[in-house]
Amino acid sequence: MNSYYPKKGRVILHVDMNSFYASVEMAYNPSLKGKPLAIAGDPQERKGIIVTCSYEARKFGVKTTMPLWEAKKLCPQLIVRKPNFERYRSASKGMFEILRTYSDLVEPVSIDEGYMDITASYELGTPLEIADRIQKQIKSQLDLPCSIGIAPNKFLAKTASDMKKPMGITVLRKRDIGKKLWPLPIIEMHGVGKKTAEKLNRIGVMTIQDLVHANDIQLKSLLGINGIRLKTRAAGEDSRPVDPDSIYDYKSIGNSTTLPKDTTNQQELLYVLEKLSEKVSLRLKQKQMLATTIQLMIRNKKRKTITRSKKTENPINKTEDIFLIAKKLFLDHWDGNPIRLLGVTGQDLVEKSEAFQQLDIFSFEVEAKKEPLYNVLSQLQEKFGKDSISRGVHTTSQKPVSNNNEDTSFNKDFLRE
DNA sequence: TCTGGGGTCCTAGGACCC
DNA sequence: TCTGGGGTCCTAGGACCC
Repeated sequence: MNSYYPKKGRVILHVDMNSFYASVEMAYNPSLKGKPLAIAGDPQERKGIIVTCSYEARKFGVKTTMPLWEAKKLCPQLIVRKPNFERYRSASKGMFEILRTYSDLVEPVSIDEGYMDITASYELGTPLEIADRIQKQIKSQLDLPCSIGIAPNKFLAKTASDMKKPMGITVLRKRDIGKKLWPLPIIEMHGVGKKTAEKLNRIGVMTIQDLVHANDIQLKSLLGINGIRLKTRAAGEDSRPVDPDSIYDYKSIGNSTTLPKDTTNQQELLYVLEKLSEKVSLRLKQKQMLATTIQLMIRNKKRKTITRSKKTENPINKTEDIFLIAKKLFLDHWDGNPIRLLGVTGQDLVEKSEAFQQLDIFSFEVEAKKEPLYNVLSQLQEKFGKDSISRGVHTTSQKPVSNNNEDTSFNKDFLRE
């Protein structure tokens, strides 16, 4: 019945929403359909850049990250809307709910795209049939277009979903890569940006095929471990699993803001820093996480950005604790020149449940300080078991409980599609 | 009126320890 | 006496992605 499926090997889908924010606005207000539409921030607040735009706007040369004034020059009739993140999060939630009816193995990678492993979903039809049904269902239920890539691994699926937009479905088999993947210029490859492309060009790598044949030693010295990885992917190899739980592995949580005007006013800057600390604190608490490093980011007039960070004594998530460190970093490192942007980030996050254990040991040790060593050891053993002394206490990793908060309705706060 | 805000991963140097 | 080499932690910056 399923001769379509390889005996071994996986079937991976990459579902990519087309011009997501613009499409969501069109679904809300159908009179916008077929028109050049851009989602952009307020130029008055110096946030006037294109976040997403419709395909009609792209025809005029309007592109993501382009300043609004430039976009309007290219397309005077451009319709502009401010981003409405609650709408996008809710649409995203609906989209992933649909995906999860086809497989449990759904891994969101951003607000508008995700991988699915449908290797075990063969009862639902061929991969092409499944992709087609998903695409039609997202269109009919949410009125949103998407493109889907079908391939034996993540890299090829991602590449495939990019090949036909909007509303495309593309199969990229291993045996197709010589014709479909390798002729592409190296800059087209996912994971290769401008800098990497320039470096590769300099050693004569112009296409993805050239990368496949490039010398390992040379790649390693040019790009480090990433060079080898890129080459492997270019050859069509990618063993990364689809991991539905990866969205719970938070590495950092930060907030930053471009100030309405460059400023040197210390009072004002400290106020902004406190507000940022407050936001970071709120988001850490919502996710039941604590930070063990606080990072400050400062961007100046010329857009030169510096970061300064400090490891905390204990895991923290209270506004005051975060602000205190951010403030010290700021006062220690600010050169007094006008500032364009400030940011505060909590890094090296630990789960609250785990952090409590750590804190528990810590306070216990403080209490036990005056006692003879053998006493402390035996008490620790009593408390945590024999192995705890030499190996340290380990708790099983526990995923944060999801609550009904807006912020966690979609698990990471992606701002842009 | 130039150019947002959210992330991840990697590298590299210095401190420190063994 | 004059110098190894591995490993980890901390910090800063860069490349890339959406």
